Amino acid sequence: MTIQVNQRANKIQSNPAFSIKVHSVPTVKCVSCTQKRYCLPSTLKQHEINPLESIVDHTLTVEKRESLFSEGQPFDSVYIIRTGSFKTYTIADNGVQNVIGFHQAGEALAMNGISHTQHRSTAEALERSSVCQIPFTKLEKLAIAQPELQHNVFHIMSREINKEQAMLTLLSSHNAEEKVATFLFVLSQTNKQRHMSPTDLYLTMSRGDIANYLGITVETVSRTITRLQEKDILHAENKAIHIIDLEKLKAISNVASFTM
Amino acid sequence: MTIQVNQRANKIQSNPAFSIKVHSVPTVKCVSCTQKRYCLPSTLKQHEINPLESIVDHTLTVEKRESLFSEGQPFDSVYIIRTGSFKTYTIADNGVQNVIGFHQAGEALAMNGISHTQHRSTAEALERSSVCQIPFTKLEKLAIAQPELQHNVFHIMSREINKEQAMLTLLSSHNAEEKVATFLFVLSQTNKQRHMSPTDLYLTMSRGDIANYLGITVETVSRTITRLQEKDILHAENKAIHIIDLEKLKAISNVASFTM
DNA sequence: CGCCATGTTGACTGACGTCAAGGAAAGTGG
DNA sequence: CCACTTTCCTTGACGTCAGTCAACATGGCG
Repeated sequence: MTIQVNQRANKIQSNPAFSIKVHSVPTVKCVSCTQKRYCLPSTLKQHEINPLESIVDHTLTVEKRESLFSEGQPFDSVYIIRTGSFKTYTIADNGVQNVIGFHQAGEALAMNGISHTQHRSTAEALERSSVCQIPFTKLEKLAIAQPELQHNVFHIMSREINKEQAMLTLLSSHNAEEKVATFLFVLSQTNKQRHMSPTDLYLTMSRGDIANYLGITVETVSRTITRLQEKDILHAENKAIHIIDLEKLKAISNVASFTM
Repeated sequence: MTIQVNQRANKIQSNPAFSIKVHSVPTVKCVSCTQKRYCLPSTLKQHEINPLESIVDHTLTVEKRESLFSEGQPFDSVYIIRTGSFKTYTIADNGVQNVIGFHQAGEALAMNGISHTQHRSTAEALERSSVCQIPFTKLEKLAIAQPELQHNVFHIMSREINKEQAMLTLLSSHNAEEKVATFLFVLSQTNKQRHMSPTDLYLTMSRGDIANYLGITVETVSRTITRLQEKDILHAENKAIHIIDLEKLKAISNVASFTM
């Protein structure tokens, strides 16, 4: 069993599923990138990937707590996460942060800026992360020349719309336990898709961020996780979550729309 | 003052802002369509619009309570609302309906189906409505030939992502009064953009739909509207809402992200 | 005209928020 | 590497906003 751990997993000795990994950031070509099939090149042929690579900057890394881009900054590029994870948020008039989403390797960032000249949210790294930067006007030009690439961009944007619609449903019609269970179950499925353990999760975000995202308070998140532990559904040790009974978790979350 | 009323406004005599309108559905060409500037042709030149028109079916009308498309049906087209309004929803495993959004004239439908072979939601007309149907593969082909059209499709999809992200914020961090106030304020802004009265709204959707959408109960919606009346912020007569104090409404809703 | 879906209001309840305290982890500087 | 500070997390006690249940009013539709 090969487990890729790209999350911030240093200092976790208690759980053998998490290995220590030093972040080196070589210039990874699309062809050899592990995210290839979730990313823009997904259905492209080799000769189509080359021109794409030439417009992509593969060298960007973002330190933990650093922002890749901020709300209000001029929009010119979209990004794909190669390793690591991000949260995106907006700041309300009263200064309160609103977490819009968490984003794992392979996911696109800044797609919401296309319809504006400015970024509509801030993307902050939850751990040391590496991203590919794609100047959007260049991408548009290339997408004209490559129908398949155009299709993939549409595809990725549509996927984002679906993801958010599923989230709308979760927020509007579920109680705290269902929200937390769904959050963890989706994370588990995301890991599974990426050939990582679906039962051993490492939460790169704080309880506060989770609470904000799910529209509940930190205290409720904490209490809910404790309750899920008492029901022997999972075991939580700080940011490391071990899911004992995935089926029960799924049953509580009652997700249909999240099976993307 | 010219007020265009494309909502279901029959039988409302009590409020002079709503005039009776018979729905005739001629084949409206894009060039003369009132939604042109919100729609795919927005930035296109005349000679670019013609080929677009040739792939669009302008003749579709949908009766109240009828579905334009349903969750699970094969996806092949996207739609733009020409007149009328829709709600989109999904059905959960337990059979419960989850309202994802309300859609007015000029807005696109089915963008979430692009990343799947099937529609991901059901679109039900809230009143007699007319739509333009655009076969998606044809649109993709045309978008390759017309860079400006491609750009507009990206733009429309991005706008949808923004709309949903604003909704996520509303659902996760606001109480019932803020939710209802925001809902009404956004509707007011939407009307204003379309050169309709920002103070006289006609709600084409039921209280139940609003409640479902906002993640609260019908009773709470009802009570909240009553409270807003007591505060002299608006006057409600069934589905007709007259906003007395738009500034106060805006203050309660505290929306920043909804100013699209 | 009568029926059924929709909307309003009231009384009561409970899930989650708020406030508060204490402990654990992580960041900081010597 | 160790003290110190700060941030994060957990737990408890209590309050409250919105949900639930119920009754009744209203209006659209056959």
